[in-house]
Amino acid sequence: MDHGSLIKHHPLFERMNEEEIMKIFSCFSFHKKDYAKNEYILLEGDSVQLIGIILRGTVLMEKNDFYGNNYLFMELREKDIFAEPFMGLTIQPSAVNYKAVTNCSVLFFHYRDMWRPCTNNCLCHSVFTENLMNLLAMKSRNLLNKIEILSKKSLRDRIMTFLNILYRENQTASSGEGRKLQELPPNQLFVPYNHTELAEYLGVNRSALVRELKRMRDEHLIEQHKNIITINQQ
Amino acid sequence: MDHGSLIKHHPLFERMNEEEIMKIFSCFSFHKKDYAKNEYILLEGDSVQLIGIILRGTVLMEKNDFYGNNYLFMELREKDIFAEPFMGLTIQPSAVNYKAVTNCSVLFFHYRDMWRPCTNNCLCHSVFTENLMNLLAMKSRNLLNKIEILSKKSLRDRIMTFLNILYRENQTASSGEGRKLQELPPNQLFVPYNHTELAEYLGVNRSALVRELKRMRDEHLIEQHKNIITINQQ
DNA sequence: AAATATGTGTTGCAATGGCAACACATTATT
DNA sequence: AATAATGTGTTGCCATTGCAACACATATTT
Repeated sequence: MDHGSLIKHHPLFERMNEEEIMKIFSCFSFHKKDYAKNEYILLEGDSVQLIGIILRGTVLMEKNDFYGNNYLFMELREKDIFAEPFMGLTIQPSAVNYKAVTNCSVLFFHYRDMWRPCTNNCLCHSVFTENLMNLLAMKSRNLLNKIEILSKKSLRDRIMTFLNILYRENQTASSGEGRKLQELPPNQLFVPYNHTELAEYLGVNRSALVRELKRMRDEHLIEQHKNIITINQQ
Repeated sequence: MDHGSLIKHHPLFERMNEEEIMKIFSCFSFHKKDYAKNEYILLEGDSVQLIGIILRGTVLMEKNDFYGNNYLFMELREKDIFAEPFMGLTIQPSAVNYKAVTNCSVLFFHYRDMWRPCTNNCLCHSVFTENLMNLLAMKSRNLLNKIEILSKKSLRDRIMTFLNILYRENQTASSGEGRKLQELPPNQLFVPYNHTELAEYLGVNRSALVRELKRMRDEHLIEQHKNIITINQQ
């Protein structure tokens, strides 16, 4: 709700105090925009000059082919940035759509402003750049995770890889600064998708996914309770 | 062969003259290392502090699962950078292996040095940073391409998407500064893989790929001559 | 509260594509 | 030149999984 504090705690402004954030805001022409549910923020082919930061809501990175099939590439939530793969020296057309699936508030800034000599002479500029680069690296890791999943040929392997990645993320998250989230035993994983969404993310047929999950339950590999999957080690 | 000129023309040193490149070299502790064919440069789990620039040879980004299956994520060639998804504030273990598939020369630098205040007071520092970020964006786009391919359920769709991406890349490449490469008519695509490699990249079985390519030839969708695939529009 | 939309679980059917196995061609290595 | 290694093209088999269709449950909107 409170965008001010969300910005303050956004990874993009990490290791910057309020004063420095203010400075950065005067260096860059940030502007906020709201989007209604199901509105498109950016369409495939659009030229990209702005980087977006999600203050509120959920944005999908997706793409349609000419048969009308829809492919979900990534789900972006509060604090995520987007459109950054298409920035660069030459203005790149976006290869994907960004679509608001809930009502959204987005903060934009001009990528070009990053490289303009800073008139404010603020030292924090390089901290900001470093933060952005760290976010880019994180986004790349997320894309790699998706590739790892999609590389698996069998549905079960995809599920197991997905769970494995969830596990890995929980480990590093809880080792870092005290990220809340309901703390669960390490073999219990909170799945932030419903079945329909998960099937889409894993790139498989929904009914086939449900069928396979049932098989895995029958073989006592996993247990399912609502959004929590427990892995039974043997 | 001549590493000096390769460095000079590397996208990482774009818009920098020789003098500036020299300055950068004294800011950063670059060092060169050679690898033999089939040697591993970085293993899954290794902590990453260096970014690598390939001066010569080909490096695979790949991963093994515990059944011994091998998954090819990306092929990196001369001028590509690697290991950059795992850099950041917290030192990240690599999620993949980087393997030299030919004899390779690699130039490394410490990611941390990027953010140390520049003692040389060189203005080109920010140009260097910008160049690196552009490369990161490009790598992200490549990962997105791979995801787009792997998202397709049918083998034919994967092939068509792959060809489509090749087409797209040829378009933007030839519109830019005069990149040589043998100029081909737009519906003729040079495929930089053999069938075995292509199958691996598309995440499909090799014999199934060959079978499908044959079907597509029989239906006059495409023609194949060595590494050139011609798309027959109808 | 009614009506509509969205998600879940299940099943039969069909076909795509993985796998294994082979002969043959081409390329590297000695 | 001989040998080994790697890549190509082909085929039969059949498990996996996509698809369609359905009943039912749960959320959301009016």
